[in-house]
Amino acid sequence: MSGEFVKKCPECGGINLFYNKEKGEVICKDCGLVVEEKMVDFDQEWREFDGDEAESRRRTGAPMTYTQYDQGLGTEVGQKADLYRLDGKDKNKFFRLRKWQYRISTAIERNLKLALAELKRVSSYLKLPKSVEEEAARIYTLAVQRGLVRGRSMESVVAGSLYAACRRHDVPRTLDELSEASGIEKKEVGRTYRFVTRELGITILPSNPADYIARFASSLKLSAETQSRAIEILEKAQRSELTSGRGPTGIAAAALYVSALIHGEKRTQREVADVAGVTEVTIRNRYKELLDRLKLEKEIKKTKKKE
DNA sequence: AAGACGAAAGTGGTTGA
DNA sequence: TCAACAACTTTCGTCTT
Repeated sequence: MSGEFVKKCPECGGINLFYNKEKGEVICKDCGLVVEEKMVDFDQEWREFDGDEAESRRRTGAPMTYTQYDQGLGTEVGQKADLYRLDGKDKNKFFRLRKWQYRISTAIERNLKLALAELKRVSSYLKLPKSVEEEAARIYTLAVQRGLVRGRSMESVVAGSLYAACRRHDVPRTLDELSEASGIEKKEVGRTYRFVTRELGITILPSNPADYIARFASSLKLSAETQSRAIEILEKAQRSELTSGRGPTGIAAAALYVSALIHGEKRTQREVADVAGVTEVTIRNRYKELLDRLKLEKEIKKTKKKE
């Protein structure tokens, strides 16, 4: 596909590399390091949100990127030729408009320039693929144009945009991770995320617990078998309607916890809870539900006897 | 002593009147 | 706009390994 892949993980030397096409990243299954993330972007989608402004800001032609603060385009009110067609009164109006336009656009550009720098910082901290970064930049740009940043800190809107972009691309990061990377309070990230997506009419499907498994498993250093077993458990749980309405991270964590028990790779509830960003109590609740419905007790006992 | 378990009270968000 | 509600968290005491 795109050039040669790295064969060994530079971090731990493991050869257990996993290429995830949709997410555009290569992950080391042993240590969880994202080895390669600058891959070709697949299925990038371009939706039009700004129906009102579609005329004035038609964006066709050369490829554009939203990670550059003015997208290489500027807006100016009028041109010199227009001036001569106006009488005195209209001329004043014209100058006022132009002055405003100038102020507004430079303000927006200044803001964008700063914000996108911040966005890149957070994004690289979280090792997010380029496609997500682009998406986040696009969302942020729209948010600024709609004046959604007013009354909110720039950083929190950046974090919210990034979170939304992650969700849309099924490359989930928890609110906690976003919070840690951006230095914004978790609540605030969630709030602006909801606000921005609502105002921009972006719909986001509830995230799938299975998307979290790989990342959680690798930071817990669990084997591939445990991982795939966890996913099996998840599927069963979904069929028995244990998943709806519950937080996906809690479910993923519990599935992983059970799976680790079955495979004799026991982790404490606290360890699992920490990487999943939920509490032990939540794990316990999910865990109990899983046991009740999915008759897994005997499998756990089986591995216990072996020891 | 550490981990697992569960009860009780608190938090922030959603829903429906 | 407000109250009821569900999911999740915090805290804490007890039991198990």
